[in-house]
Amino acid sequence: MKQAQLPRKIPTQARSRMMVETILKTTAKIVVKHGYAGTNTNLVAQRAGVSVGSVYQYFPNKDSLIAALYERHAQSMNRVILDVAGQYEVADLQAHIKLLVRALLQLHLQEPQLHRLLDKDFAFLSNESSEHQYKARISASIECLLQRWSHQLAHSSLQTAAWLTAQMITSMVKAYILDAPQISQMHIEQAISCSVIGLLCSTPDAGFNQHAYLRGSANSVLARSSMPAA
Amino acid sequence: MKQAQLPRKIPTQARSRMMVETILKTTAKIVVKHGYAGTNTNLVAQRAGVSVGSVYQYFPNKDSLIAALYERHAQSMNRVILDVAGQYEVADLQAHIKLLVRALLQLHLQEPQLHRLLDKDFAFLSNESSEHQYKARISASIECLLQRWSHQLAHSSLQTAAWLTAQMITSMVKAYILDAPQISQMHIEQAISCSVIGLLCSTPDAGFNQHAYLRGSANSVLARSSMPAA
Amino acid sequence: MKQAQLPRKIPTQARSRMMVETILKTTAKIVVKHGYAGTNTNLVAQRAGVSVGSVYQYFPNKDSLIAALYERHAQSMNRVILDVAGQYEVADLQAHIKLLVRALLQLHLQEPQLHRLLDKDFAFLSNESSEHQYKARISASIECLLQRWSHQLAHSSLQTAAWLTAQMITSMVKAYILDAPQISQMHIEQAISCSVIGLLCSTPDAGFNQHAYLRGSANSVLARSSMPAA
Amino acid sequence: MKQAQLPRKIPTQARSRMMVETILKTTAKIVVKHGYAGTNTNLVAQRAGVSVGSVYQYFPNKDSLIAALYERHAQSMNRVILDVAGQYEVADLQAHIKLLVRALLQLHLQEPQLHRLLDKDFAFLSNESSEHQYKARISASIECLLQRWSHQLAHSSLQTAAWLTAQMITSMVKAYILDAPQISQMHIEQAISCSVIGLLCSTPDAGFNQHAYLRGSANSVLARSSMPAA
DNA sequence: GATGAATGAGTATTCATTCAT
DNA sequence: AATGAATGAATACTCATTCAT
Repeated sequence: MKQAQLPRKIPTQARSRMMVETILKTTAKIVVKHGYAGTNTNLVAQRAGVSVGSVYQYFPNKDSLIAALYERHAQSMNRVILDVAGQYEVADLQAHIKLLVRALLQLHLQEPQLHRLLDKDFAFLSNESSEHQYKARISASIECLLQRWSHQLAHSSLQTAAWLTAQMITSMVKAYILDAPQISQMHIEQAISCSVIGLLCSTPDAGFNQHAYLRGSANSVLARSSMPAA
Repeated sequence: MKQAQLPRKIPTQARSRMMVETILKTTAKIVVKHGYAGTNTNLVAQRAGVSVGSVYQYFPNKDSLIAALYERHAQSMNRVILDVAGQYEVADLQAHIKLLVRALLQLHLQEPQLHRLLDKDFAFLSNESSEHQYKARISASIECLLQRWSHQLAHSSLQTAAWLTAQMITSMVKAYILDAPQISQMHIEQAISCSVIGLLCSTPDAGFNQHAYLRGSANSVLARSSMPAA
Repeated sequence: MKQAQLPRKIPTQARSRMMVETILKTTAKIVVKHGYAGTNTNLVAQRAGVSVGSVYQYFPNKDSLIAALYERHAQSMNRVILDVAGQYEVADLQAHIKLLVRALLQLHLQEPQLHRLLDKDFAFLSNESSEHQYKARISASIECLLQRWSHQLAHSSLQTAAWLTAQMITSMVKAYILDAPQISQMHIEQAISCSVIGLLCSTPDAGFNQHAYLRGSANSVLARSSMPAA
Repeated sequence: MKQAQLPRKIPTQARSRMMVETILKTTAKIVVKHGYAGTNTNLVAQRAGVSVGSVYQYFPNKDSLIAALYERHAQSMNRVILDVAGQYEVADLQAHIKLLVRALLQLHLQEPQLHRLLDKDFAFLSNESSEHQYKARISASIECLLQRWSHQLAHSSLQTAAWLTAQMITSMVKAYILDAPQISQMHIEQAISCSVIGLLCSTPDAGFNQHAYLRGSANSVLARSSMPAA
């Protein structure tokens, strides 16, 4: 599998930028419609109304086209995360996590088809290193957010906590848009948030032995439960 | 992308069964080493020491080879889940979830390379329907397990709870073996388990405002925390 | 293109003969349905309910299967021709030619699909020599027939006359069953017969200038003409 | 058998036209030498001194190469027929038919090898519809020619007469170049012409009853004739 | 920079044929 | 004789990439 190199050059001219934009938009459309295997550079060029040569002017190879799409996706995610991390008017960790989950869900629910593809097929072509990089950046952003609430965290390592949180949220959001199960958005938000809180705030032994926090409340909770069925 | 049909014939003769076994083993090796795109049927045949024709005798096309690998993976997972679900000597939900997480982790940590591939590339080729089927079966198995502890669940819909649990555990296990972060196996087990418990036992509002178990206990918990850093 | 050898052995056992019969029948069906390119020995064997090995017991290669069909066709044609040639109660050449045309038309109109194939595709695979042989045999048979009326023939060479007659009749019969134009059988019979008579009885120069039989009668003939339109 | 589509694009540039020309010339050579089955696209490309890709740039598949050859053949035939039909200095029908036969013979005798192939193998791959189209066009052209002499024709349907004439001439010309019997060109011309005249100018009953040259015997024959119709 | 015609390595798949049982 | 699993040569076709214009 060819290494998906970065774009050949960063276009500075307005026209070039537009061209790159058009090419990527077209690529996205085609990938969404025909899948990775059904996408080819000649088709992209033709549909984008440019010549193959022009595509190769900006993208060194086919995979770099897809990688660019992925890159953008990762950047959007990061932007969203940092946005949320930057909101200082948040009451507590729970609220913050919930905000984060909501924001990422919303991001994915825009152009769900494309995101579905990005979350699915691209795992396939992104080379280890760049994928790790993206993940690392996302982890780092989440670390920012968590830092503020570090006193509430049961984890001694902020980095680990961030990695776990990142995986959990992104995985569950992906799973949600891929499977599109009959769960309401509110419900899935709740579920993911609870999990993350469970992850961040429970201690190994605490949760598994004495369970005051579950025991006591569980009954009443269930009694009050009015969560809509899936 | 061609529909990955089921194997052409189910070999009943000992020799045939062995052949299929060899072909799949070889495919796995090659896929692990060269990735999906780098795998071709002629290579598989050659490396397996059989003729291409023989490969096509049992597998109608390239993708069906990979699909067969995936199928087996899904079956192993199911077997493990049902195994755990069947263990009746389990103290409580927490313990059961932990058992499950541990078992699935262990499964993935055998032949980690192959599982890495299976969890990564195969999303890419498995056609929607069969992928959904696999997921559905896994959800169903987990539903079995949860049923026993349904009185502890904060969710009104067992099915939803099962889907969420399935996604969470499998996603996190995958993330763990793919990223192989410096988290100990014990730690990741703990983390996933806590998340699932958080997911299953927290109620929407409960967990986010008044919960004593977070506030009150968190400090002491952290104080006692001796979790090794990632 | 592989030389279509003759059948490997002429089966003498009843069972074997039946097998050969079944194989050929099946081949015919498949060739009619899927064409030459869509016919393969494994399919023939499977459909005939025998093993490929058995097919190869009697037919050295794929083409020999088709050749056998062709051979049979040629033999039928010959038989028909000789039959007609043997009828001694025929008034004159015209009547004899008409009998011949009618008989060959009838032969082709039985199993028209198969004959269509035989007349079409098999030209393609029959190697020069065997095709020539078939044609030569047919010419020879027709020569027999013509010999009796040699005094009426305008041709100095009986052999040439026979070849021309053979070509003309077989070509036109083929054309008729292939194109299946809206010409009645009676009409086509008439037309072919007239052509052959024209061929056999006109003399080079005669026919183009002075021939009374054309000149004189043509007008009146046309006047009376009430032949149904095609 | 794959549908032999039309050429992918009609080359307008001089260079492209030459390329197509070269490819077709090469194809013809190879088909003549190795037959249809022995012709493959890679070989064609190699021998033509272009890349396979280039072949596929202009011809969507192997069969379309052959179909293009066939198309050209049909066009040549049509051109020749229309040419002859357009000659107004012709004395009579006989002369006109003779001219036509001669012209078509001459056409086939140029590059006899190629025409041999075209007349033989291509029946095999030309899909019904396109073959019918070609034949129909040829019939139509011949209809043009016959129209002028329609007063001499014994057939009430010009269309039928044209079809019969077309079949007869083309079949016999084919037969002649395929079998290459020891018949002089002059002789075959004569023979075909006479046949066609016989076909066109004899009337069903006329030729078989009252014709002076037949006269004597015909009546008694027909009187006794009670052959069952097919 | 842009173009797109030309390239040709690469690959899935078929099927006639064999031969051990 | 019959079987049919195994063989593997053969081939149509694609598509990423280049480069002369």
